[in-house]
Amino acid sequence: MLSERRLEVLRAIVQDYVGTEEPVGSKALTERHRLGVSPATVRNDMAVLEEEGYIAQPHTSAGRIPTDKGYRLFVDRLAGVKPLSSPERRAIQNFLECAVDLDDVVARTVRLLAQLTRQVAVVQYPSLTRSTVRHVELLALAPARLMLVLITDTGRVEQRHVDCPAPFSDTSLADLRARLNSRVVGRRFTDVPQLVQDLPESFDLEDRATVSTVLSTLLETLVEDTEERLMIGGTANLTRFAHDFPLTIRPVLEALEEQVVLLKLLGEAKDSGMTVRIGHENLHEGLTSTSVVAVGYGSGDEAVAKLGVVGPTRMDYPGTMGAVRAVARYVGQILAES
Amino acid sequence: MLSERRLEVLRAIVQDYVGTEEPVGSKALTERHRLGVSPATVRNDMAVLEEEGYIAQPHTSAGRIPTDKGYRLFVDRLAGVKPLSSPERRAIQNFLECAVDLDDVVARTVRLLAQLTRQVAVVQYPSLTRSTVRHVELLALAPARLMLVLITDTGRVEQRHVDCPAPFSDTSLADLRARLNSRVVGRRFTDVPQLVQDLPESFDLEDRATVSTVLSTLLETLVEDTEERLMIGGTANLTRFAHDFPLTIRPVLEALEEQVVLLKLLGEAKDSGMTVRIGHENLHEGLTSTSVVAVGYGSGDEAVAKLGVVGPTRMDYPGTMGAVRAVARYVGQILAES
DNA sequence: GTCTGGCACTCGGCCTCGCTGAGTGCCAGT
DNA sequence: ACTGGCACTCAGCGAGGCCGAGTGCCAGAC
Repeated sequence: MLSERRLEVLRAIVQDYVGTEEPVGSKALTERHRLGVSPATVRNDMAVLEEEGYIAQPHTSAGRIPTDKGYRLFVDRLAGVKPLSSPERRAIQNFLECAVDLDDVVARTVRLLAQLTRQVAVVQYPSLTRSTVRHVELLALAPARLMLVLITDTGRVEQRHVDCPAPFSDTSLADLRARLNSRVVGRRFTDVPQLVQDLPESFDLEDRATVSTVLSTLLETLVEDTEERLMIGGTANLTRFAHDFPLTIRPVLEALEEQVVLLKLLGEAKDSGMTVRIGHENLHEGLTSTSVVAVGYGSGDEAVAKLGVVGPTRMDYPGTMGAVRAVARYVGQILAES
Repeated sequence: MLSERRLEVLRAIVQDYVGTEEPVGSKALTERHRLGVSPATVRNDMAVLEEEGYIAQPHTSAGRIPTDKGYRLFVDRLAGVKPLSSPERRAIQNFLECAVDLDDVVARTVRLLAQLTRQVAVVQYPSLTRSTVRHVELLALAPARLMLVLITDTGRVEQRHVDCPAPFSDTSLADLRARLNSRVVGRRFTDVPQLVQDLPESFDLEDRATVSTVLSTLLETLVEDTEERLMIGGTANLTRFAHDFPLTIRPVLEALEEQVVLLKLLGEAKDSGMTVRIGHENLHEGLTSTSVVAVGYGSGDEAVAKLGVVGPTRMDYPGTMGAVRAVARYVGQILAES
């Protein structure tokens, strides 16, 4: 077990390193923090911390930097979440309130997060599977070709083309639209398959095949993993650390371009509460020198999707966590209003 | 006027520099190209080319590199457009055909362009002002709150909330929806204002205010410049040149994050035919060391939007132009089919 | 005139060397 | 258990020197 003072030393190292971006030595530590002991004592403590794997030396005769394990301890036991100032809060709210539609909300959220944290922001669109149906629209593009439009309570719109096995009259179309909506509007997407299961049977024989086709397209839309969308921004912030991980910026950018990777990353985050994954805790190898701070957001108490930031392991955890949490809260509010 | 051989020398310099990423000297040139003259002669030609501003020396005692003006001449008079191989064409087609909706088409196009050109790809969504209306949907969210959904022939979907001055009955809503659609479906967006101008008058007095509100929201949607959307990808490719412009990658990434900047960039491109803007020809200062290759694409003969790539001035212009042109063509096809 | 071979000159890149200073580990003393 | 002192290590930096690619110019050849 580490003594109180040693934890204090670790905290000081993390804070200084995050601030200065340079390995921190025993002398500098005692000067900048009121630890009440001499550099020699701090050196002994550092030796212990290094022994335990919380800090490391980049080279002999250099100061110490925290390891992933060190950051982990810092986040878990030493750091709080730094709340935002009220002007900041107000700015967030104002900025998000101007959004005209869901795309705009997400785009603004990304910008906001990127600016506040000065890191790369990732925002997932509300998940279909956790939303409810607001409306299903069917449009005839051609006699045997339909367009299916799906609108959720969170404002997401999905569209698919449907090639019908047989032409479909306008009245049948109106009929299907009406019956479909009456069954599914206001219901959760996960319940839709059950709700529409017996719908084809209630139609004339000639239309039944088409109705089935439409329904299966609808169900596919809900199942596909393409339905999970996200937006990223603030990649320019990566260059702030370029001189630190010059070789590493490449794989990071590459990982960020892979939606699949990011979705998995967010997926790994807990559904409620904030998740922080530090360095090698991230499975994807391009991201082993980054940390991810993610949190769910939603219009109600339940999360409909997640958002977060990706930055270097050497990040201001309390500040970042504060910003992420605040933004998630406000986005939830905005979604609830719309 | 430059002699034929001097142009040939310029072409050789551009090609070698693009290939090797290093300043090219007279000796290397004669070895790698059958110019039929000695290095000394090439040196004289180079001196002239430098005099005229087509090439420059990074330092005394280094080889020459093309200037923006040199690339310009190369693109205008010396380079053709390199067509893609047929396997490449087939791959493009297959990849784009799998797209399920417009977002997917755009996303796939971005990936494709980025991969083919190994550069940053930018794809604009079909412009509303150049599309026609496929359908307008009105949904009641609450008695005095509507949702307006706009669907274009190119598959774009825009949505807006409308707060009505007075509650609006379901029958009035259905009425408005029907009349609105009968007037605007199939028409160009630019004509919509005229087409709906007198619509409020034909409604009962009590509904007139609401109808006006809906219409003005509709018109606003068409006017706002937020309606121009785009998607970018392949930013990781920037790092390939990091060692060339290490300081410059930052402003480039920043510029790419500004949708406004990119839209302006694409907007500057000619409506028909390919546009190449080289280095300082780009007005935005973050992009003065990059070149932009852009072209319009559309479902018919008319362009509905633009797409292109952003890369270092030292890029493979013939190859890039070929890829951009081919992708634009196939995207146009896909859009026409859907 | 135009091209070529030869020659002197320049200068960025790279390698080496030695210094400096921050930082460490250890030990003896309080 | 903490502190001051001391010897040691080593990354970073600047100075100095070499090398070679590349140039410009000139006199001679076609």
